[in-house]
Amino acid sequence: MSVTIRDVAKAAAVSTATVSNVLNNTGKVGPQTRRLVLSAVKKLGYIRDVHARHLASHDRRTLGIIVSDIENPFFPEVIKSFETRARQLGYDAILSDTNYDPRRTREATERMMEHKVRGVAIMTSEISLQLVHELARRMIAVTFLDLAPVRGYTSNLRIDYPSGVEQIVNYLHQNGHRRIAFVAGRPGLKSNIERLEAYEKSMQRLGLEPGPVLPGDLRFEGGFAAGTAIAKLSPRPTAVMAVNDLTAVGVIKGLLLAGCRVPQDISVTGFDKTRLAEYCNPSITTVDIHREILGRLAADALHELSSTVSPQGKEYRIGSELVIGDSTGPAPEVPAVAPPAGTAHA
Amino acid sequence: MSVTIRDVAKAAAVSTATVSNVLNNTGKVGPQTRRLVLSAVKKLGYIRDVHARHLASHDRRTLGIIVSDIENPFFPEVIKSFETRARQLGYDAILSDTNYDPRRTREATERMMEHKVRGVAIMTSEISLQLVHELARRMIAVTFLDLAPVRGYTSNLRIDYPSGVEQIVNYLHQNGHRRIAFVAGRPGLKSNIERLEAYEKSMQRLGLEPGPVLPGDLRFEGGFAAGTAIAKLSPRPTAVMAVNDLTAVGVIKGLLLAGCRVPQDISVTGFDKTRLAEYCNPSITTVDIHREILGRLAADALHELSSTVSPQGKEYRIGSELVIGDSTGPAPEVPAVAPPAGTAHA
DNA sequence: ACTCGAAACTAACCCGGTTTCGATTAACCG
DNA sequence: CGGTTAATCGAAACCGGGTTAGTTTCGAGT
Repeated sequence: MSVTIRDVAKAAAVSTATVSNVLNNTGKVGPQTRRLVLSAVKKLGYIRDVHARHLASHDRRTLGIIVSDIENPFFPEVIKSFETRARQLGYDAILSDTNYDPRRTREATERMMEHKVRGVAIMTSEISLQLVHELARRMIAVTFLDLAPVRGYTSNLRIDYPSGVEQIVNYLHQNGHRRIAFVAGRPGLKSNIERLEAYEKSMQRLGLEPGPVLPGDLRFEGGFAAGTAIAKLSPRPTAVMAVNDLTAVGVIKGLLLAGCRVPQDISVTGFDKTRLAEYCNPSITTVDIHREILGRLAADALHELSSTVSPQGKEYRIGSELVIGDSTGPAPEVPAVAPPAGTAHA
Repeated sequence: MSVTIRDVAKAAAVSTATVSNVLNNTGKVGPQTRRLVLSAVKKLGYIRDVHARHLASHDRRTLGIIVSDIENPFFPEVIKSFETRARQLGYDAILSDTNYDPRRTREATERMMEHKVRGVAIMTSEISLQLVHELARRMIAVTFLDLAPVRGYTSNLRIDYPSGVEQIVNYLHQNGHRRIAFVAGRPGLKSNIERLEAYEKSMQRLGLEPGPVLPGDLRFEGGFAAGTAIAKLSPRPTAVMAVNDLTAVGVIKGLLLAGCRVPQDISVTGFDKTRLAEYCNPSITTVDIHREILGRLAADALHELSSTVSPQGKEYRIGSELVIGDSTGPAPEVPAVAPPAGTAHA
């Protein structure tokens, strides 16, 4: 039906091997033959068939990436840089979305295996150990996000949450905040737990008592509920640290509706530096975890893992950076409770 | 290297054809043989190779989708529903991102052809007619978004912008607004032009003079500049209609910074109903263009086009719906200019 | 008992490329 | 000028499945 390499070979009066060599720039073909072939290719509008190509040449030329939710504003940027880097390295990239569903995760993994990918970046937590083993058995390189210990065929990308959290806490502290509440995310998610623990540690390091910790759900709604609750707290915190940006937006809305001004009465911080943080009103003080680096590193890691004879998984660290927005400010003057004995900082 | 259909056949003591028949549920295999094969498959951990599969059986089992920017919050939802629907119909889906770059668009299209897709949904404007012809020549079904006239192998998905725009204008009108400004997007983009024209028509239909039209860029920055400018306008509009949500957010910020309260002094509307509109502060009155329907319809259209003997392209319409947020309200009382002679509406 | 035909299965070829290896040619060298 | 060598190119064997034409099995019909 469609035009094949044999058609091109016939048109150029050469063998298919020659055409293949021209197309792959193996340098085994003389210049005039090469021209002949190329013009035949153009005239016939020939385009290689990846499937036949893949089947014949056994080196795997595609990388996969599995994310939990493409609608989560965290991922598109990661996907983009992953894909860009993969292309630079000469790979084709395929994407799967699991929608936080373990069954879909299994399907996605199977898809990757069916496609005979060379490596896959798994950026979702809903993955069973069994699947990981299957991948390893098939010698498919894997990089996880904040998940698995490093082994032969698997590397790990670790986002430096503690550092980001500490930057926030320190920043708030420098601005005179002493009572800092925390709004958590999903209890099961490792990345969330880490943030919570980092928050507690950072507070203690500054000699502060970790303030109230409220439940959340990583979504707007949870933040809203938490914000509403915080507004009513008796010794009200002067700052709220939310587990992510979306939660922060919810918190702010809850606070505003309850009559608390942000940041005059109370400061709020987020995490992840989504566009939302930048564009919402007030813009949110948050932590940028370099997503373009994350995506690129994932591709690089897979490339390296799969190109080595006896691969040695590594642990990569992705840094983070405080981004100051309009949702934070100096702590309000201590109203009544504290006596004039100077605890106030400029 | 990896386990093939022949290994399975050997393990089950049958021929490869039998294994193939079992795997494809052709119903040509007896129950006990079937069980035998399946257990061999499980024991060996056999997984089909899509490439070999594709090469051997000539029916194309994958659909492609090309979008201009996966980071644009408009697309992820579309992609997701496209992919979900494609899977339901038994297709594999692959995605390409062009980043608004014509060269990348060409590459993406080539990738689709290399993958021998059965159909491709093109949701970007940077596509040349030549590429479209190449696709048609290869009998690849195509659906466009607001772009091409319908032909044999191409269908078109048309978003009903005029209706959405009119809903906004009418809503503002009902709330007493008479001077409604418009902040435009990129001059070249057809979808933007349509919105602008629809705005002008809707205004005229209500007997209103189309207010000032300010330039924008579909981004926050353009909106911000426009908002700042609008605040200084001498007969100030009482409402601003932005070409999309992001612009609306910028407009609001510009207005707020210039001392205009939203919505008390001036109402602002967006378009697209991104999450941003919902979560930002104030939430934005916007138009929801059913994205999940858009994605699903794209997959359905491709399926239909490519399953018919002599395909007949169609035009599909995607509806839109007004979503009222906190960024709009009744027009402020007419301050001075107008004499008490009743033009005020309740 | 014998024929017949459907069910179940097998052997072999095909898909569209890549790759190995041998053949041919041309250039080079003493 | 014969022979060696490097540069080109072609024939054919694959890759891992699907598919088809043909073979065997086995029960039913007469």
